[in-house]
Amino acid sequence: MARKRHEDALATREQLLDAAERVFRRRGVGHTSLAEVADEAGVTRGAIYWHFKDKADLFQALVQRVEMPINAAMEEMSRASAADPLGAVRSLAVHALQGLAGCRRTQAVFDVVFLRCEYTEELAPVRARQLEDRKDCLRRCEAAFEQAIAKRQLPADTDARVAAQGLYAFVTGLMRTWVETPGRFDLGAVAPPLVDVFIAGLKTDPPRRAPAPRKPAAKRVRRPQAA
Amino acid sequence: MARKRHEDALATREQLLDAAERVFRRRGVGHTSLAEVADEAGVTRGAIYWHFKDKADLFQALVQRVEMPINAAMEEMSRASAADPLGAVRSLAVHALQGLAGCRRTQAVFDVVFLRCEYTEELAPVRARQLEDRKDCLRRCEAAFEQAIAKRQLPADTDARVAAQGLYAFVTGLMRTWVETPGRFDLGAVAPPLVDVFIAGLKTDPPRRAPAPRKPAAKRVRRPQAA
DNA sequence: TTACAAACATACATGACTGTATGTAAACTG
DNA sequence: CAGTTTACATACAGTCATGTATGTTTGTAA
Repeated sequence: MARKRHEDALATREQLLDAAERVFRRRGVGHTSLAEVADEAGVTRGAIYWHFKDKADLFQALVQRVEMPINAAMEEMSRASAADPLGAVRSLAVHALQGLAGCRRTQAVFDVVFLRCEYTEELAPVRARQLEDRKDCLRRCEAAFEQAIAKRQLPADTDARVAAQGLYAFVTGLMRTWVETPGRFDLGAVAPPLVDVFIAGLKTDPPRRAPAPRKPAAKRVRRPQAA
Repeated sequence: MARKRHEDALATREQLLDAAERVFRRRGVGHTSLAEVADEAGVTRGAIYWHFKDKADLFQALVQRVEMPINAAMEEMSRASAADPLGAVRSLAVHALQGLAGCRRTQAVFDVVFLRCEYTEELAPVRARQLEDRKDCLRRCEAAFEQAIAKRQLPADTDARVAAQGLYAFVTGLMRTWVETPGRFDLGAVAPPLVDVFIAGLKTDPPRRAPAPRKPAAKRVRRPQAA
């Protein structure tokens, strides 16, 4: 094939990512040869090796295509959490779930990420990035919960960290179970009430911080509340 | 090597499963060759092909080794749910989480199941079994929640099915996030309070069954949403 | 004691898949 | 308009995994 213009090359790149999405989903990342991806995209392996270093690089690019909107939503939460922290967290969780339910590409990528790939050494960079994203999300949620405590939206001795870990696990668990069997329930519909279950539970019976260890005759120290 | 007695052969089988657990965890199921498993077990591939049909069969046997305790716990819940359904569900969830936190073998298998394998065609039987287990768990939990409604432990219009799906997603989400980073938090310790958050939320603000539609054609508008 | 079959080990044929090296035609540059 | 670079296609070498076929040794039953 002949040389193309720059924009055509970018289109080829997108086609490769689209093709990889489909093939990875069908056959799994590890079981997919780059030849299959090339076939699906209507090119040869040469094109893949031109645009990407190897399969891991291709996969990473694939994931990054859908990460942006979620990160934007997290920024939004951090901004909105000054006024109504609990509402901001709720909004983020619901938005993330409905974003998955409503976007085909996100569904495909999450399907691959959750079910069709092995996190071994060759995908270490992808995995490291995921864990970094998770850490960031947990940090933000924990901060929001701390603000919620300060604003008396949550009990004073709520363990914000554990609460954040719980919410994260809940949301990602819903994502995974839904991706496993998309037909079984309407994620977009159940997301708001289910997130509300967790929020309501936090209000009435949250995980409590371990009380300050009371040694005999040691004075009790109140931890300063973050503002 | 020579022939062994029956019990020696069973021991070899267990060694193979142990070895597979370790190698699968390090390298991923798809990236592992049976030669590697054989090496790890100190035998040759011949032994593997004697005891198992192929890699998928080996993997399936590996998973089945840890399924028993969980299934037993589910039976137990169904039994106990007559007297205190909500307590039985809570107990099952906590028990499952602490069972993971406390058992090395379970941790290894869940690690492989969640992170080191691709659910493609060759693992279809394993996957089908998992989905069957999940369905069974959901059925039992839903039934327990129904009983909880009958006993006024939950509001009358609680949607038991959605509640069960939520709890299942929550528990498996916790399992997965913990397996991803076992050092980050103490699963055994946070399990009870976090499960209680969900239960408490169900009591005060559960997902409600859709009220009987007064007008037949009240159509929901679905908005396509990016991420 | 023989005969069979269990429980593996060994050897082989086959078929990918990967990475790279090289070819090539068109687009771009000066 | 000639040279250069881009954007691929093609060809090649080497490795590696799989499944099976076959060999080997030894419990065990008759």
